[in-house]
Amino acid sequence: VLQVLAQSNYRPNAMARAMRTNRTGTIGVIVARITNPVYPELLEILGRKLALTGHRTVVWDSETGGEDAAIDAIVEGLVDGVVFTTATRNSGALRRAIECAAPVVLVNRTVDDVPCDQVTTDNAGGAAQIAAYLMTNQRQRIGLISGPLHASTIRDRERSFRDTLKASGHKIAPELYHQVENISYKSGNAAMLRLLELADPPDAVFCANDVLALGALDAARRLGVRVPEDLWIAGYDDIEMASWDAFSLTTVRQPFTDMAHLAIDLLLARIGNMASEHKTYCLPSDFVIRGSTARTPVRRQAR
Amino acid sequence: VLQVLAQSNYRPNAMARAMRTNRTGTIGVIVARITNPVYPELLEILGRKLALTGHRTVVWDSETGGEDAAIDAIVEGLVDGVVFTTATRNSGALRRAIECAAPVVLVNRTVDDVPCDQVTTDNAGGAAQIAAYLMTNQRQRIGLISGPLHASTIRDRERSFRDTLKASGHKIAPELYHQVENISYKSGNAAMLRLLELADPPDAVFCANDVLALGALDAARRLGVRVPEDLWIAGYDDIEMASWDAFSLTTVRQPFTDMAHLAIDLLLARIGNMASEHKTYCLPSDFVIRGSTARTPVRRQAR
DNA sequence: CTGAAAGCGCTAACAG
DNA sequence: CTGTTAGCGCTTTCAG
Repeated sequence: VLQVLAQSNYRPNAMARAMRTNRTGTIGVIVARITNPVYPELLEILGRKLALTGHRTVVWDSETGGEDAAIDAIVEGLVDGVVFTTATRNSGALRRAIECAAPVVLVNRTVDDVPCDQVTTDNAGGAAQIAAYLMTNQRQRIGLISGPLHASTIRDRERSFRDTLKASGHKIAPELYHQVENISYKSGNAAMLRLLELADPPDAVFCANDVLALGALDAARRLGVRVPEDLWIAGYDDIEMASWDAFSLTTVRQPFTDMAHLAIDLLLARIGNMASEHKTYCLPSDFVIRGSTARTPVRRQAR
Repeated sequence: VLQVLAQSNYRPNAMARAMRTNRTGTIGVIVARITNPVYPELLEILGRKLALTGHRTVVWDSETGGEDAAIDAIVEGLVDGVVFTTATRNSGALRRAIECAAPVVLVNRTVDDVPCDQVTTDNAGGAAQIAAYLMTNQRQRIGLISGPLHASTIRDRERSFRDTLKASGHKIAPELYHQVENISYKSGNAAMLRLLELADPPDAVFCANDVLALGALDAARRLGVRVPEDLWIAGYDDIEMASWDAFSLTTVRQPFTDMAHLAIDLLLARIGNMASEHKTYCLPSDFVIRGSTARTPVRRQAR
């Protein structure tokens, strides 16, 4: 009997097993692929970690209704848990997931008062460091290219950046503030083109994330504005391209690997034990100075 | 009874249904995420198309054993079919999939003599067009940065590029040929740095794909070699970054949307009818001239 | 045309 | 410790 079994390349049917055990071995991940290279990077690390722990990864795109599909999948018992990387306060799907007591973890973006595990980084601290760095180096007209405030990351960075400037008596002139609707190279590019058309253009611009900053850098390049001689540009995230010579972008590095690993650990623990307390983790980030700002030493901010 | 059913937010268990119907509504996609921005782009289009046709997408990374995991999933009945974007001749998983009569489609890379549907583009034609363009414009020392030849895309481009040069009495000097092991910005960068260190450096380099070309462009930038005045660079794929001002890369556009849609249509048809004949489709591609080569009009090659 | 029953392939519990 | 059986939640079939 065993011989025949070994010969015929038999494999147990995973569906039937899943039905008995109420465990599919599949984890869902919700990303927003188009907007931001952060998501492919994060997805890759999450996927690798999940593969390593013996899980399959199913992916949904939050910009094409993926959140609802993910929750359907959880309710229908197709996935054991879901990782949100793009959660927002007004996400109905997230609310439903919590109601259903589905194992859920939020990583990157967080949402206040939602009872689930959350992993983020010190966005406020990073933005404060950039603000302090620009002021220390005598930047006079500081601009800000921000994005949709339903994203906690963008919101925290903008708020902290403004607060830190204000605390030292600086402020952002209204005409030096742009809030783009969609985070993309294109919108960063368009926003910077408008800033540089001003009679009195900025001498430093903080972009709420790297992909905006790359677009902004290319806008300066197109108009012949020299970076960093005439204009400093800083971003946030430290995506791979930020370190490329074409950009050499000053930015704040988010520890994506640590974030992803922690998130998966939390989710798997949650699946094992739904009762345990919910916690929000805030990981530290690193300020990275490159050629898009003058290579001046930074005074590390005590926080 | 119906009232209670409507009130309680009941959802049928998908596992049980899947078990009865032998249809999970899930399709697997195998990509190689780290190496090349082509894969996130392709994955996004595939995922969107699958979502539109009511399917879930599970993702595997071929560089971390994803091919085997995908075939396991198919044998265990967890997915209805699999899309390979990174198939190679020596892939045991692909062979096993064919043995098991699993619904499989190959897109981007193809493999000869494997009985399954395949979707590719005219890589030979695109590379020939670039070769002709470089020769027409009096490039004298033409270099080539190529990659692993187990990828049909790279192999076809290299072969056709060489053949087209040879047909006009040109050839690639041995010192102007580099074959990188892994396709990445970094390896393109390193290869170009070595080419530019030569006593007699190239005046044009064709990179077997865009991400290599971006690295190559940055190598020229770092060494102060002017593009296109001193050096022409061309890539292949037309990934999003190729059109950014920072690069403005001359390249050949692959119709990723058409490729992905066709691949999914073929796979779903295959799942419906395993018996139908296998076919290989070759879609046309577009030559795109940008600032990394002089903006000279091209004579369209008749093929 | 409606309602009960059989069974998909597996695992967990239980009896021998 | 091994072998048998019940049943997971659905769909399909068959009888009423």
